[in-house]
Amino acid sequence: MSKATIYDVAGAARVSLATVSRAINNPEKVKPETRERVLRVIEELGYKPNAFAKGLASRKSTTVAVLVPDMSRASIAEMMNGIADIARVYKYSILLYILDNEETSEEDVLKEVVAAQVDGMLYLNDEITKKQYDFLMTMRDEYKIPIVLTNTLYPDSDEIPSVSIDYEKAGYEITKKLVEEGRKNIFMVSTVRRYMVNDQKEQGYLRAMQEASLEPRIMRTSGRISINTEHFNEYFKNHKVDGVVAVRDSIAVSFMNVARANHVKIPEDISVAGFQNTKYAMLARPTLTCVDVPIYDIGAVSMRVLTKVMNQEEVEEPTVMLDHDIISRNTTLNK
Amino acid sequence: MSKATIYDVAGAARVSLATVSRAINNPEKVKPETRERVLRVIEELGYKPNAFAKGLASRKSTTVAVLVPDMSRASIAEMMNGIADIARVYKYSILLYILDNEETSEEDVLKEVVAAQVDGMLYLNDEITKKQYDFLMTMRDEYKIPIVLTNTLYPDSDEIPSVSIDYEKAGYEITKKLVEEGRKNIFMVSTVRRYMVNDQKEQGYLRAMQEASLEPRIMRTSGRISINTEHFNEYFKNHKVDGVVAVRDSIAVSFMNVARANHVKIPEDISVAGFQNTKYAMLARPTLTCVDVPIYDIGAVSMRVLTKVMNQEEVEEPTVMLDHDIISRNTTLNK
DNA sequence: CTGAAAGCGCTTACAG
DNA sequence: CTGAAAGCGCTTACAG
Repeated sequence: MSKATIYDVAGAARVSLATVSRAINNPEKVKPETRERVLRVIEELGYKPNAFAKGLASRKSTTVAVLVPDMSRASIAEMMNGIADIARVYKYSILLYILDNEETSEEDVLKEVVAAQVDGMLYLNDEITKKQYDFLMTMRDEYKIPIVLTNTLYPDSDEIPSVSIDYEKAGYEITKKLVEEGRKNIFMVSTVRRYMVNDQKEQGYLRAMQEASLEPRIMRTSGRISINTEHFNEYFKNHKVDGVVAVRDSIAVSFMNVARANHVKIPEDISVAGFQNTKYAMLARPTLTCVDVPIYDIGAVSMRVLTKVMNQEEVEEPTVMLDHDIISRNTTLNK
Repeated sequence: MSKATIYDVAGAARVSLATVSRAINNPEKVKPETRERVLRVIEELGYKPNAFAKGLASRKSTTVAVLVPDMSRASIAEMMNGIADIARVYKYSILLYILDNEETSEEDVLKEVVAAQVDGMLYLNDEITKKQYDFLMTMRDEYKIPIVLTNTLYPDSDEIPSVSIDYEKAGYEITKKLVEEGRKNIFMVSTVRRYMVNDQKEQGYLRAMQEASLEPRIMRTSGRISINTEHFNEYFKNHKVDGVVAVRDSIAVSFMNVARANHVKIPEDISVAGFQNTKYAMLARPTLTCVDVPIYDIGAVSMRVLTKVMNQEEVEEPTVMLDHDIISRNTTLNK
């Protein structure tokens, strides 16, 4: 039976539509007998409230927007699982916006989000600029859309809540691990594009190197394997390297492949470490030492924080930093 | 100036709200001068039509549901990019439903989809059973929700349109490649869970083996690396193996790691091939020979097909099979 | 505890 | 080409 409406239910249950609405949304305001009768009819008719009418009348959508760059990045995809699980618990639907399209500006997408009348937004784009951050604040202030940054952050500001790990600390710790193995020429391999979280990793790397009075060297590479290979090959000709911290597992593995093609032994000659603890880390040989980022949890917690903001509950800490681990495998000397 | 409405626009442009609506949705029905005046006001006020009111009044949502199992699978994530890009072209929003949650049955999720009043649905769950397929047909028939299967299919039925590659043929071809290298003991490593597309790959494998009068052997493994390792190790003790076709790249790489730990040379002793051409294939050493599945295109085309069904356009072929390639790398003998 | 009624912000025949 | 008005299916003060 295609689409029973609230009128059909009201008619069949011999009550007004107001009562049907209450039986669903404020059951305690309806006499138990009536409520049960209504609920039974709803069941029989397979009635589901029309989401549009509901959204229009109540001015709430029970929908959140999730804004992501390029979905095919492993971290983004796994975060979605965490987000979706918690969203389901709190009965929110997810409107997905992907920014990978060249032709569409982020600002246009954000305007769409406003038009969609979502109750809140999770922002997963970690290439956030000042301009974008300002625009987010505008959205929040003018359109009253609660926003949480997921696995990204804007330095020196807690205006907009964020959930991630302490990437600076993680970068410091993983670098220090190589220092303690006696490595002197430790490089960080970061990305050409300026991601906020990679910036933090670099800060941590720099701190560890300075502390050890070693000269820091940051190499920036594109994400593309073929380009990296060129890049790395050249590096070997011109530099002494005995340690590498890569901002992503896949970059670490890509580097290892080039190193080994150059007859460098890992971990004997060079210690290598990555970030994330993806499947690449396990499938690589040698298996990769890396920072384990609780990426599912970051998604889940940020969705949870968003529900709090949407319900105007107290949010204790605008900036949530989850714990991380360092997993020692076979690309480093010390276990 | 939160939320200008159509009335605000009408007032400022000195026309009725009907004209504003037309200027947006049927511009040709409005005199050019009027139209431009209205459009200018819309721009000035930053007006965006309220999606709920629009959906309620027009009974169209310009929203499609995308139903996926576990987002963290590389193929699913990459398909989302294709889906999102085409959805944007046709101005559809994406409501995302992830099935990875144990507590929620697929049927409940599908009911949510109905309530959400979407214009159509993309179904990416390739563990589709008869019961689920029947339920999908019910959704389509009773609630008039157009559905397209993305990278999955239901055997011997083209009731519901589907977009994928010819996995049977691909399975046949990749197996035949190993046969032509002179391999005799070729195993297929498939999954314990019965995915429709893996079933097709198995069929193709069986056909190639029969054609060559070789004895087929299908081994089923879980996706988890640690379990696979055990599994593969045992296999080496009891079987002669000189060729392996894995249903996923990551499984192929996982198998290679075990093989090499057992002092087997690849490709000298064993030829190995995978499916998908993910980053794993490039990052593995030796680099992995595999079937290249145009996964982005599968997403994009299925979204395109869905727009056709939603607009009641003619769909020539209910079952679309995109072309695939076989990429020869260093885990097989012949280039 | 329940109902009548206004209103959410649009679209779309129907007139003119 | 444009406007007045009904209606989409709900929610929510307001009365009672």
